[in-house]
Amino acid sequence: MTFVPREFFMSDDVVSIARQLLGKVLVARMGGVRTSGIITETEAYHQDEKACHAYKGRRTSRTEFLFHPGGKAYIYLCYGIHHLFNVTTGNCNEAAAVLIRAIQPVEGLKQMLLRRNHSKVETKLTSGPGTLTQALGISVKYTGVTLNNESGIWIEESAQEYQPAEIVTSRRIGVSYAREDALLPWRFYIKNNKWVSKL
DNA sequence: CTCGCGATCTGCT
DNA sequence: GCAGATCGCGAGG
Repeated sequence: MTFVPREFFMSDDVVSIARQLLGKVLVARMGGVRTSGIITETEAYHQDEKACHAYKGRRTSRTEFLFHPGGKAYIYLCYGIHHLFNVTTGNCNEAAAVLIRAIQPVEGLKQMLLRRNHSKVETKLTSGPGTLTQALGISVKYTGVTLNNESGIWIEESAQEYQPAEIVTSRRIGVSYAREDALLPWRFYIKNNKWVSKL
């Protein structure tokens, strides 16, 4: 197990980072219990496009961490219910982040089932930005933390690297309010992997 | 202060 | 397939 180094998230190319995160492992250790999963689906967000909460550099208390250097958690509440987890990227005061939209469970299956109130492991368990955070015990109270051993949330190197041919690119989900920017091909997922929010 | 709405998910039909 | 849940954000007055 190797931590993804902080420098990985310092790149200004958030789209490339979103692609490269596929196959890496998101880990959450809460109260000594470890849960983790392979990242199977991501989306990139950047302040220069309308889907981003910090569009045009809009800086508020909620979006503050989007402007921070890469490698921190940006977590916000969606529809009053769902806690959506992003990793911040970049290093030059531009707001950008990668939304983790789905994972394939690896460790702590029992704990995930408990948190999700499910009885069997199926794709619904962690395929979706709101469901995976629930399974991992991630909530808005962790927003702003650095991804490392101390915070209890971090990302480890890939079990497997994915070639471009094994990655599907598409428009981002649920951002029609972003008008023309909703067309950007900034969503990525692993081809032929069932742990994806939707095809 | 008010108000409209969202980077979603679930249960019911 | 569709409506309801549920609440904080952020724009506007």
